[in-house]
Amino acid sequence: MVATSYLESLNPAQRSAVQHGTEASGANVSGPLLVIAGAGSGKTNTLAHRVAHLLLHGADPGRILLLTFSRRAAAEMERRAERIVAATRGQTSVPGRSPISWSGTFHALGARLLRMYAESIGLDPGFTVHDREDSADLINLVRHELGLSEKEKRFPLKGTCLAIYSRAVNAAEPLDAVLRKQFPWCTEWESDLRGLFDAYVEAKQKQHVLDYDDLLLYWAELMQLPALAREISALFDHVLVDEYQDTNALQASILRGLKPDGTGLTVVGDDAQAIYGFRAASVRNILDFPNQFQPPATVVTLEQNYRSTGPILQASNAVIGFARERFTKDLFSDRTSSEKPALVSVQDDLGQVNYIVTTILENREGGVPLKQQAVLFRTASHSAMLEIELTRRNIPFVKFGGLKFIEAAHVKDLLAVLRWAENPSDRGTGFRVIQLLDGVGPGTAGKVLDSMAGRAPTDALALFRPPAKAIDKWRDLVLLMQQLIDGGALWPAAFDLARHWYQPHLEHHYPDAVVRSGDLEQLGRIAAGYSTRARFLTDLTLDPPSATSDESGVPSRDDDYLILSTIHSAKGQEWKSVFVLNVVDGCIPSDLGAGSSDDIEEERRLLYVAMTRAKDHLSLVVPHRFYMTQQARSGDKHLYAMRSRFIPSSITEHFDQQTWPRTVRAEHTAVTSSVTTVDLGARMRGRWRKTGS
DNA sequence: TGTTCCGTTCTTTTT
DNA sequence: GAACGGAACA
Repeated sequence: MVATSYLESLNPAQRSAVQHGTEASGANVSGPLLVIAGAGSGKTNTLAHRVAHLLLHGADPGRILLLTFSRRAAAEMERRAERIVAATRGQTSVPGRSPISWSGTFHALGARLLRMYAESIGLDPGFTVHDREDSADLINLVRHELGLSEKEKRFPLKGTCLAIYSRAVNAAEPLDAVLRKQFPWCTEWESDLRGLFDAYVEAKQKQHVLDYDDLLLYWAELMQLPALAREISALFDHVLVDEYQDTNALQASILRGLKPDGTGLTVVGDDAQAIYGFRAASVRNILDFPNQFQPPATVVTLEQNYRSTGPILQASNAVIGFARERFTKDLFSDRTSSEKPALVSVQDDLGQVNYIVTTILENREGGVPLKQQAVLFRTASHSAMLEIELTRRNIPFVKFGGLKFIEAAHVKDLLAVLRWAENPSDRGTGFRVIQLLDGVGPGTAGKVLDSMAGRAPTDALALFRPPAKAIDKWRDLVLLMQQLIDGGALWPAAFDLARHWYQPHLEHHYPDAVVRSGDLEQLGRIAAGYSTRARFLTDLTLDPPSATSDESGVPSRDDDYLILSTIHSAKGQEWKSVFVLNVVDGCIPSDLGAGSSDDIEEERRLLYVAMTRAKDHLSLVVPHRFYMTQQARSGDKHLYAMRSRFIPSSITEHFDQQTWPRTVRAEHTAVTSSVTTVDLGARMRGRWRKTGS
């Protein structure tokens, strides 16, 4: 008999999601289940309870597949499920290692399955994984080889080529349709693109390299082979998928392959929070899920929000209420409050920064630690000015989203050495490594790589005669590669060898080598946590540390620090107090994303996601002018901005409209440019405010 | 062959 | 401002 006390903390809808398929028989077989979980409705908690519930009813933890959006989400889910299981069984200590071994992102688990089954499908099990940038570089190489870069009319750049390829793969759509819908300005290149992609695929295969898309594509193809599909499906009794609204057609086809009749399949998501359309995620996945099966999947909807106060929720509902298509639910909350979310008008982007810093410090004085406060924005660069001010005022912060640590050039350099040693047939990484040497450019690098064909890699390197200028450095490189490839240098000692070799190149290439060294130290600490080079490299590409590299004063864990995050990276999180930057047209919606009406709808959901992160306090900041410094041609100028179209006057009643500062500050942006407009009124008022605050 | 400099184009969100 | 491609120079 299983104790079920843990069910008592759940509301009826949550409970039915948790118990689905286990009530009658207690057997671990259940039909497909879709949980529509509104923002803050206890989604993670419910999923964790369901996992715990299955385990307590005898499910084998080794046969549960838990697909989440990030490594972090997977870890959190496991931790919670284990705690519930342990508490129910009356154990006081939780076992250190999770017994749920199959949990993580589609991409990470795809990589693992593909290594297991590599040989059955003619794949080298030692394949390495290319990140976005590597993939773009490889496609660029192919692009040059095919002579596409010399066309009279400019051929799409590498990033665009990869985006088109990726879209076609992930959306499982033919190239011409993708071009027509998403990249209309590239339609004229269709046949050239076809040739490019064909050669790109061939290059990847020759070099034993998979890109992100391949991890899904090969997995999906694997599920099309009846014998292997049966074998893989039989590994799992239960498949649970979180954030299902942000999966794409390819991922849906993987699930269909795993559980064709939906038995043991649970998906959880919220169509109102679908924000990954740019990655070919489709809201259709979640909408079409129930009727994929016969009989249709059970649908449970969680509508009670436990996170936000009533006024915050009402304002959020008003924003999403304008969505073109609305399917599901109206969220409600029992959390009463008299405080409406603030809609704060500030004069310009400088005023925005001052407002935020001032309010954050006031909140902290009022007892809300920095860690319970977050500043969210559409685009990583929107926080630049704020970061400068925070640094100046010694307010610690950590930023999520935007350029990652792992993407910094020096980190990529060092990783390239290790990855080249791991997979010497990967021309892209070799190309990068060789050109680090002074006096060696693309021409020489190409020759080196050509000389490696059909030979043991280190032999070929030793035989190669480099240009005179590079002889010494070349010898060092050969020595290093011999140690890394043939010498059996142990991990993580091999990391230090590579690090040591790289040091002079670091100093030669970057004037700020000292600062960059710090990043490499950090990389070394991460490396030390892994048992093999291969695992280190794969994990780093698939689950890179999500905070940005700029951690000048890396706050230690127990320090208090403010969170800065792109809205995308804020998914699934919550804070007591949330600020949203630049709630103006052009930022939200981004004028880049404002192409089609689908794009606009996604931008609307983005604002909704940002707003629903707040528990107690929410401020949307609307700066009315931007000071543009980048306009090389006409000199600096101001741009005027309008409040985001997602907050029309008809719903401003849900907000407390404020202007800030209430008494204007004295200091004013210097009038340097002829196009600057001077707000005399502000200056008059500003005389009465003390400076430097 | 490698390096540097200049004009042109694009500029988001992430596994 | 970065990334790209072409052109001029070492």
